[in-house]
Amino acid sequence: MLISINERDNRPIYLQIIGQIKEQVSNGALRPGEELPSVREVADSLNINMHTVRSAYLKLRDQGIITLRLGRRARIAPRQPSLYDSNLEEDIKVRLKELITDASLAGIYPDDLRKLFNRQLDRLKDE
Amino acid sequence: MLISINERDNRPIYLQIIGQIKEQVSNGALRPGEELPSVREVADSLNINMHTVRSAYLKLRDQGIITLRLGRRARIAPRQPSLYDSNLEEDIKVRLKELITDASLAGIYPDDLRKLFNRQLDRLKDE
DNA sequence: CTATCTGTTATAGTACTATTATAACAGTTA
DNA sequence: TAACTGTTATAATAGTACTATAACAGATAG
Repeated sequence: MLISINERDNRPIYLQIIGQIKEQVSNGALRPGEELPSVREVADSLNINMHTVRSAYLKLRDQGIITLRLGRRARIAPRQPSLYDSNLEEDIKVRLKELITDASLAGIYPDDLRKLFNRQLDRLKDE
Repeated sequence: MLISINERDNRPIYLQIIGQIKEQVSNGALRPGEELPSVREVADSLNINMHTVRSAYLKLRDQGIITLRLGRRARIAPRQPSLYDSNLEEDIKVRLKELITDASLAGIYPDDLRKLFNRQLDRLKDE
């Protein structure tokens, strides 16, 4: 199954969809040029509205992850030269800092957090 | 200055306030038992409404970071035995995974991300 | 005791976001 | 041509973020 939604996840549906597609692009499950299911297909399979899926696709297009063309299915965008975006890096830094703060206040030991981090990071290096 | 808000930060004001107070608790700038400025003081200094500050304080209380009592100023809560909360750890894991995915798609190299991570983490260990 | 500080509760209005619902329009493809 | 695609439009509902005002209740300094 390509996409699912989690009721217990309190993030909005369209963000869950975005996260799952990004994840699959990142780990190679979805490759550049590959077709995505149509907004209507995804909507029907998840019992949600077409426009909720569309808002996810629109954001993915704005982020350069997918391409949209009238009448054709959405496709994974060709691999960018990943142009440097200082705003994006700044955003990553802020999130990283906040994540570490929250983990610390949650009582997670730095070494344990480092293990979690390295485990996730190594998952990327495999391909 | 204890708290500030950043116009360019697109997160809601109350989340910015929460983030800054958590950060200061985490790095020791605010210690258990210490008084916070009153909601009216913060609101006036930032030119925002009292209730915006209050909603931040309420969330911080719900997270066990501060204590609130009628008529008295908010205080940093005594250091918890940081009881294990599997939901919190799960949340951290999800955010970590998503952060790494986004960094990867943004073209940030794993080794660079690891450096950022270690730099932030070491900042905690200092105290 | 009395001001004046605190948090607390209540009510209300505005703006925005997330989601749904319906419908029509415009390219693509079998 | 029929059945698929994305696109645009309109509208309604629910929830969140923020503001504004006002009053109430406990704490504290004079």
